[in-house]
Amino acid sequence: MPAKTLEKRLRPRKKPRQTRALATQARILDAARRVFAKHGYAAGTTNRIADEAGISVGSLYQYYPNKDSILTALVRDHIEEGTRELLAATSAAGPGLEAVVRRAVTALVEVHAADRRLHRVLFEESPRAASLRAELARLEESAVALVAARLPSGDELTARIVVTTIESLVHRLVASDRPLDTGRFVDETTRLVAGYLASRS
Amino acid sequence: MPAKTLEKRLRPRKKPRQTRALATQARILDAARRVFAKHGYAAGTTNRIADEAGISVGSLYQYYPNKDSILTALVRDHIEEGTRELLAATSAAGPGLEAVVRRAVTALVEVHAADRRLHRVLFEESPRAASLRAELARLEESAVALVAARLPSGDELTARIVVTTIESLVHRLVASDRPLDTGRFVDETTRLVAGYLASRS
Amino acid sequence: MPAKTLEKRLRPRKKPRQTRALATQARILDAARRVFAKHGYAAGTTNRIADEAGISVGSLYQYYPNKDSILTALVRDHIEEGTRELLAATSAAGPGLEAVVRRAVTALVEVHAADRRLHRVLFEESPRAASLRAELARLEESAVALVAARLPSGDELTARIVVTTIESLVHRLVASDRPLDTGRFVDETTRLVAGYLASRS
Amino acid sequence: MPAKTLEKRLRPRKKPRQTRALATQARILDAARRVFAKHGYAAGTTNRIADEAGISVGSLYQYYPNKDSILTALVRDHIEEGTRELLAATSAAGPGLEAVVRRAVTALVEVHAADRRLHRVLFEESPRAASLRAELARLEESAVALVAARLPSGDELTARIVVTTIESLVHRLVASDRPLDTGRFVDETTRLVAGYLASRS
DNA sequence: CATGAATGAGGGTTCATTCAT
DNA sequence: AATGAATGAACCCTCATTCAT
Repeated sequence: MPAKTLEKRLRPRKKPRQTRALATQARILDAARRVFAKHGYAAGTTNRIADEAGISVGSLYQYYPNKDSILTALVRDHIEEGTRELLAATSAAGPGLEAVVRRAVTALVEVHAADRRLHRVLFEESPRAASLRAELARLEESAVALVAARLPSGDELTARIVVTTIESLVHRLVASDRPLDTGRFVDETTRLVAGYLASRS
Repeated sequence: MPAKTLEKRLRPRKKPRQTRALATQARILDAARRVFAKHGYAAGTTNRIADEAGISVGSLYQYYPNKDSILTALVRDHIEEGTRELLAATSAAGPGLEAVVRRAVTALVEVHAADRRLHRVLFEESPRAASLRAELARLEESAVALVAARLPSGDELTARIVVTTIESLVHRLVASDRPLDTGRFVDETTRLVAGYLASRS
Repeated sequence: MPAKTLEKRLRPRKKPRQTRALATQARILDAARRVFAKHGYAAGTTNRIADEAGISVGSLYQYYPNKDSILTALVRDHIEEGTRELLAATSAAGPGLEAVVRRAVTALVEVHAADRRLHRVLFEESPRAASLRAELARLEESAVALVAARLPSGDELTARIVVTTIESLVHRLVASDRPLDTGRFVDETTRLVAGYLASRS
Repeated sequence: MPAKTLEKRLRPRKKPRQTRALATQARILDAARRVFAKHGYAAGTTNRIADEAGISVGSLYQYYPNKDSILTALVRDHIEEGTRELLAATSAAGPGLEAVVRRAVTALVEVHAADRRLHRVLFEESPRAASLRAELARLEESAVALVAARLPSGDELTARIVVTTIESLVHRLVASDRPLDTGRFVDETTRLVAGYLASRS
């Protein structure tokens, strides 16, 4: 199976021309979110998703060539939203290092808090295609670069630690069944990271 | 699953007293480790495990009532090993806070580095039974208590942050496809945690 | 899909060790014969075949990795039988050219008459794998060589014409919905071929 | 298919009187030829045919009530062309028997050589409706009658043998993956048939 | 106790056909 | 008339689990 094929297999099938079709595509994704969140990846069958979307399986397959492509679309959406929020939060001017960290953590927490169970399915429970993993890796790299640019030392390794730490903790918060209180979580994470950064400059 | 209780379903079928049976059980677990690591959870079929163990499926089901019970046994083993190593590392007396943290992190990293792919399957890829999640939660609680006992303030929340952080980062290190350098990872994690702890006392 | 894979895909799955398994394998093939003959290839579903064999689909797939492999096994059986009968018929010593031709045609007709509908499915209605086509081509070549060896001229082309003609007519006879009378068919085919051969020597 | 009669199902839906409609019908048939030749019957989906024809599926079904009716139309076209060519070839006055046979064979070969793959699909790969088979049988009968009328003996059986032989060989030539050389094929077939006919008069 | 053949519900996916726009 | 989105029965196949030997 050449790379091109894989690409094809993960991309939505058609650019709909009628507005109805567009709505259907959105409904499928919404339904998939709910179904995956409720049943997990394996038990989140395409038939169930179609049911939940109020359409037939056939229609589902008009828009997504297979089950994995639905998952991929969901992950892409999540990434896009995360990036958007993160940029908004950090670009909002503000002098102090700590303030920036706090805003970043808060933004990420909010994005992830939206649906914890879904997040778990997307990032932990499902077999991830290589192309998708690459995409995620790319995203992380740009985050590292962004942070490094803001550091006096410009040290990439320090930046990577920070990014990884925040990401880890946020994901852990989300993954946890009995989550810590969110406000406290933001406080402590901020202290953790800001302290570390201060010690490195 | 109507009649059988969950308890029953997750516990090995019989407590074998004969050594041969015990050896078989161990071989099954070893085989499962290899198969899951190689094929993932979904494709790690019970037939494959039996094959790998050099026994028949029927025999496999003599020792484990279902697939999940094998997974559970694997997780239990992992937990036990982790606890053991952690205790050994931290009880090895030593005055400095930082030294203790470093030893703890190192121990955890070693336990997890053993087989990343398997770890991923156990903790991310497979549907975890509720009872198992509870067990893991209990473990975390005792870790928190242990740490809190060592803190001057005795603050449980601080302890929880520390435990969560270390756990998160270690799991993240393992999960990552392009992992950070281990030595550096330990250094930075230690600095992060030790710094945080110092600021809290 | 490399060649090895294809090979794998067309070969029966396991050499059964218990006699029961052997019987099952035979029953599957018998059932497939009946089902294909009755419903054609497309409508001859694996579930139907399993039903007809009195087993479950799962069992069917223990012995044949996919639908096509069943078809291939059927074709192989047919080829083997044909070759056997043909050799028996022609090796039965006899001086006259015509007698040999007659016996060959008769043998082939008998082999094919067994089940016309099935023959159609095997050779006309179903997508034939490349490996199987090659096998058939090989068989034809050896038939051509055999005939050529018996010709005074030894002309390969004449031999090929003869083989093709007989094969064509027999298949046509079988394929026909309103078949010619078999005895007459043998007579005329013999005259046709024998005459042609006589004119070529 | 309860209510609709078979007749209805196989006849084009409407006799279009407008030229545009007629052109559309022709385009559908052309597209079907290409698609079937390329993908075979099963994979030659109606959607693909519509695409290839540059129209929508809906429109396709305006002209042909179902997939089979397209196939039938294709076969009818093929038959008509064959009959036309055959008549032209044999009516072209000429005294010798052999010359007539040769022209007939040549004509048939040419008709069939046009598109071997398509021919295979039409006559071997697709489930043929009963009505179509009847039509083909009728055609053969008239061919037999035609030949018989030219025979001194007028023997119908001889005529049938001739027709069957030529038809068989031509179809065989077409079906073959490694076809004989066409010129040689015509020569030998002519000799075969002419010799046979000569021996019968 | 061991074996491995048998089971069958259920999954992802296709495609001829219909119907709202 | 044309469009193309929607339908859903049916297909091939997998795999956890059972049970006769």
